[in-house]
Amino acid sequence: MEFQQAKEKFIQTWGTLGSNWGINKTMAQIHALLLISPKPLSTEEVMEDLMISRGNANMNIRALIDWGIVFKEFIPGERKEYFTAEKDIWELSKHIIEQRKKRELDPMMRSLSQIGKLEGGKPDEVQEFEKIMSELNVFSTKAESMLNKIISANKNWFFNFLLKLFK
Amino acid sequence: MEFQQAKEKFIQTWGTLGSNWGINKTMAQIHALLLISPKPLSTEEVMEDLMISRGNANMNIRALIDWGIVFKEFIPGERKEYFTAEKDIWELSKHIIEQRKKRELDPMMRSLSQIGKLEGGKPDEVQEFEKIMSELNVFSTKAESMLNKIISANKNWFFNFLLKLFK
DNA sequence: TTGAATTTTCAGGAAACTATGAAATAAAAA
DNA sequence: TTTTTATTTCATAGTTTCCTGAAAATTCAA
Repeated sequence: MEFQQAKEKFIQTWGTLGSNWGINKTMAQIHALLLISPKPLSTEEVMEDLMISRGNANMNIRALIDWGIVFKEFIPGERKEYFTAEKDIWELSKHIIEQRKKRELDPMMRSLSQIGKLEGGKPDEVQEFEKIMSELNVFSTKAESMLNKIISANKNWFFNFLLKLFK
Repeated sequence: MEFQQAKEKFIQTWGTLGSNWGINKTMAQIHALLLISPKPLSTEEVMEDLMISRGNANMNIRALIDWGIVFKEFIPGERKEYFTAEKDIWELSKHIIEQRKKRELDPMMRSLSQIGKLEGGKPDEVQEFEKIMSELNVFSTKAESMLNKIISANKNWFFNFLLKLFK
């Protein structure tokens, strides 16, 4: 397969994956582009390669930096800013899990935990509601503990994960 | 807190969670409604409770059934169809992981695996590309095996998971 | 300072996604 | 059958999300 063709396919695929999981397509594509680039790229280069506007490129690069998976790189003698992606896939997945948990799961759990003792409502409805809420609580506690173990580890997370389980 | 208020909050929250993760809001809300309902609900009841149209309710209930997390229920003497949600949170998460993997991750991996030996392109670019692709491959293989172990288990998945690891 | 290069912002337009409701179809009862 | 009730479909409308491009702000060197 032609290199250029493979590159486009990868960027395209990564973009689709992202948008299926609530991450905007362009953001995922920029990330893919930086991921496979052996050298840092400037905003200009990203714009040109993906054929997107300056505003779009800038906003999404910024968002990727906020997520902690893309970094600014200063090139001596150059005035422009250059960007690289986190290349270590394990670090990458760790950051993504961490961020999504912090931004979405945690606020949701906090919001749900505000629901206290219920007043009114038909007895069977209240009972069912309380049962489901309590199950969700158990579930999320276990899932969270597992996620925390995974993300607090590094490349060898799998071993560390097991280690931590038994200590 | 008032029951009705808590119920609305839960449905609202579940909907937001869904849309953050690429699942349409109404679909998630219908699911939430069925989840906390002690008895099966008809399309009419869903429409009324969430204030949505017949078409919308029908399409999304159908989608939930396709996902395997909502079931038709026949009530003797009733002509209408009634629906219940999978109430076991562990089963639920298993189904969701399974389906998303099948529908999105698997096709993506299949698509990427079509990329074979590369022709053309600058040497350093080709090298970087191949390095990242190979890392992604290792990652996805490990992640997949873990997911498979989790979803093939049941309520006691955590225990089974460990068991399977060591045999 | 001044001014050129670069980055950021954001109003308005475009695109993608979702919902509506009425008509068509199907299924059960009369 | 025919009638009644329930379900599905789908063109259109509505909503949300995203992108553009130009103007404003910032940065840095002269």
